[in-house]
Amino acid sequence: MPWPKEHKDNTRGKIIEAAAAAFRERGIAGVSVGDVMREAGLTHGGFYAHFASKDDLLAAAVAFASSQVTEIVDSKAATDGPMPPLLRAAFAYLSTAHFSHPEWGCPIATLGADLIRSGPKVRRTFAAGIKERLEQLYELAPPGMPVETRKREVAGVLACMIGGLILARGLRESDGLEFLKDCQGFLKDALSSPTVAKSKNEAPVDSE
Amino acid sequence: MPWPKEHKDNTRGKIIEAAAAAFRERGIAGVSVGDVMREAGLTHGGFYAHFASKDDLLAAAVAFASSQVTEIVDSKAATDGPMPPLLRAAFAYLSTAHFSHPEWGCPIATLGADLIRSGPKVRRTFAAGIKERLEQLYELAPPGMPVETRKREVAGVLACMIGGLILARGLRESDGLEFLKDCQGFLKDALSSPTVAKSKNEAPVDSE
DNA sequence: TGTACATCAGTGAACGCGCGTTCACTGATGTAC
DNA sequence: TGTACATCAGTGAACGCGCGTTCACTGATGTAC
Repeated sequence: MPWPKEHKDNTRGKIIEAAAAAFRERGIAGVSVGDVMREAGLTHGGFYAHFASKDDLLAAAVAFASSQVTEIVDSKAATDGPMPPLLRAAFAYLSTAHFSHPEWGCPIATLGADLIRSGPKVRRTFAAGIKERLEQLYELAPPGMPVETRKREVAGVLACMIGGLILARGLRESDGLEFLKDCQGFLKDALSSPTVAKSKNEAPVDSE
Repeated sequence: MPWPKEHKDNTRGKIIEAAAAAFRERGIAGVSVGDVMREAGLTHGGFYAHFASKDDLLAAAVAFASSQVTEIVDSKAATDGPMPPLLRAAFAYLSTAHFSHPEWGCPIATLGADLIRSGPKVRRTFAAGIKERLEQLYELAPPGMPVETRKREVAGVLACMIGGLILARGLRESDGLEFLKDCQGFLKDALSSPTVAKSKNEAPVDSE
């Protein structure tokens, strides 16, 4: 084998890293295969030696970005502080750093809606990324809670994180930062609420 | 004037309506000017007699979609029921009907991330749409609450609505519907929580 | 140690194709006489 | 009432352009002798 065996894997990794940042910053349609290869320090012709299609790269980039966010959230939740871990994770997610750096951040917030409209492979990767995040938050939630309540709390907190970040970015600078703070405050109130006797009756999905 | 004066306005309206549905269903990049005109019953050449550019149409379509959602949310919140109006609005938003019909639904959830990356005119329209929704929910929130708490609650509820819908759609059919129900349950618990003495200390935006 | 060689990662030109946009035109309409 | 006309909403062919993808090639590398 004329080339060191890790060499191609390293190149593939560099392409995925460049793509993950570019897609999150400029969107799927805003990034061409040529852009990604240039940002990875390569020429666009070599792309198809590594990936079958742009969609194939997208799936790999989303998986990479998801695991990147998992690591960051875990490290933030692990730090000491007065807040419970789940709240610490949510506060780190709804931070100014995350607000101003979509290219390092959560792919659900930057690409979510477009991923839903993508092909089966990308959709599966995206759904796996969501489940990965839900499971992560579930582990961070207070263990004493009944399973159903805990699941509901995790769902609501993640929804608030994703929606909060998108809305804050949509509101731009000062309004956006204020909105982030409001979402943090809402979650703090919601999670520290002493209603341990949460409503037992199932909430109906429809509300005609 | 050789044509009835409302005629051109009507045509413009039909184009905006077709665009608003198409963009929400298939995304900005997934819809061409020709597609929109065909779906409006016209040929693509006439487009530039009505709009300066595709971006110009996008701004109009987003404004239209926003006001459409405002109407639906208002009508759902106005119906009678045991739940408070804000919660009724959120439950209607997190419904199976909305889940399965992005083309009639909220443009923040379907186009949000792409609108943030769009030009200044589209961005302004998008920010205005978010503020419109926030003000609407503010009016539906319990009036007795302190202003700051009410603002925070509205921010958190809207974030949970947007994020909840995106995540549910990302999870696909059965998992998605279960997730919607969990978000509804979370909001019900959060809003009915008797912690009227909400935390007064400002929540910090960063959490190093 | 040095040289010839086979391998294959990466290059760069080229290909169709669909897009946003332009423009000369057509033909339906209300108005003037 | 009927006809000629000016207006302009809508048509459809055409334009560049950038995109995803292909492919013949180049040249850096580890191996064999």
